[in-house]
Amino acid sequence: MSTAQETPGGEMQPWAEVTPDAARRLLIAAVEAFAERGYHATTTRDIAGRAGMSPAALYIHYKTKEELLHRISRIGHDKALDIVRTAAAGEGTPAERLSDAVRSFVRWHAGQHTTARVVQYELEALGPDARAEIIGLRRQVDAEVRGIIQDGVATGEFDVPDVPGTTVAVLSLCIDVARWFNVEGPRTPDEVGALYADLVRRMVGFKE
Amino acid sequence: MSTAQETPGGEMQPWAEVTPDAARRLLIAAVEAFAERGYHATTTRDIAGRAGMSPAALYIHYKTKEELLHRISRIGHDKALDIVRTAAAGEGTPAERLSDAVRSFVRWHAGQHTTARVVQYELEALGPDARAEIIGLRRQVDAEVRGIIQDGVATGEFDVPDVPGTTVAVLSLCIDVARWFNVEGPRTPDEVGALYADLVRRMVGFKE
DNA sequence: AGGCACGCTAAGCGACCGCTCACCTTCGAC
DNA sequence: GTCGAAGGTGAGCGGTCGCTTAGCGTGCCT
Repeated sequence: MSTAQETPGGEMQPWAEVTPDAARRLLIAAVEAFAERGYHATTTRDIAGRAGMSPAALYIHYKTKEELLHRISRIGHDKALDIVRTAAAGEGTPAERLSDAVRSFVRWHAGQHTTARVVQYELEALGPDARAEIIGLRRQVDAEVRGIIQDGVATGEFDVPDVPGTTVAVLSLCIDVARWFNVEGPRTPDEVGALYADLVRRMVGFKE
Repeated sequence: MSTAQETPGGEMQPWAEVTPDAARRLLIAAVEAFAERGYHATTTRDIAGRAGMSPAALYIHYKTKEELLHRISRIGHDKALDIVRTAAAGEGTPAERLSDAVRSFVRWHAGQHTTARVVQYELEALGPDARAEIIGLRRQVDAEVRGIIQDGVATGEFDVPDVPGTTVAVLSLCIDVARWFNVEGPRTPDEVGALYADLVRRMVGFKE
């Protein structure tokens, strides 16, 4: 599902699907500005300035400031959904698939925490239609994770008294990484991913 | 530590310490508005209007809009710290104290989720000095929870390979309740508190 | 009764916001 | 060489923002 392109090294170019080049530069500038200051505190002049353009240039590629947020949110949620879908569709046991999902989901929220911050915490600034679309994507993410947990309960691997509640908690835990993760901090995204995969294994009552 | 007053029923009046009456009405209006729309999207006219006053009335009781946010954030963090301090200083085993702390912390974030949302997610709108003060309070909350977990590891009740990391995760989990909790939803604050206390017991490897 | 501190309002100031418009430059097609 | 489309700029419009100021009503002290 993801249209992001992979470099020879295997690393993702997050915004490669956005064209032309000027539109991508503006969008990247908007992500940085929204993540630092929040959507409402960011001015269109600031976005254009970061992209090295005049304020008016923004409106050649985007109809409004809100359209920028919508595009960012849409692409980010597509990516997040793609990550959990890939893990959920894997071939391992429920425990392995849940660990994979948490590890890669957390790694993305930590590594791309500027993007994730905008995607996860600026939802309310969207208009009703755009918000409804994004909420639909979130429900799909929720359904994927709940599916894995249910599978584990069915096989007896997991011990989960409250599947919907635990699903919400697991996702909440992963998403909130975007809020507190600090590049200057002591942990790499990989390390946080591993730690969280272990914590979630415990939450669902998985015994070796 | 908390200066909030208790009614005969035992319920807290969250803003009882704010006087005079007009200043409290303005502050409550600001909490609602900030929680709904965010700090930057809220206008001083909106706050005054919700409190049934003219726009200028706000500036009789508060120097700036930011001072309102600062007061809200300060009082809220004092309350949150008070909650975990009380639980941490209890007499039970580490497992009991951790469950108490999580249960009451989560209950507050769910029950007072409008306040908690402002307190936890609008920190970046504060100026450097105010932000530094609030971050200091957060570190104290973190230290209390880490202390309980360390106690449990010391007595052998808990199995926690990474104490600081687990502490961050536990607090992140609890705090994020303020973001997703919905009064119209199926769970009461008490139920979420009980669920989360159980999940955290699992995270620290506590066996009955 | 007089004076005055206090809480509040109506009006509005200067700044800055999202966004538009008239115009300019570049460049490939023919 | 000419021309049109595409992508960019400088200036600025209408509106709203945070905040201020001048003045009004009310109640307490003397």
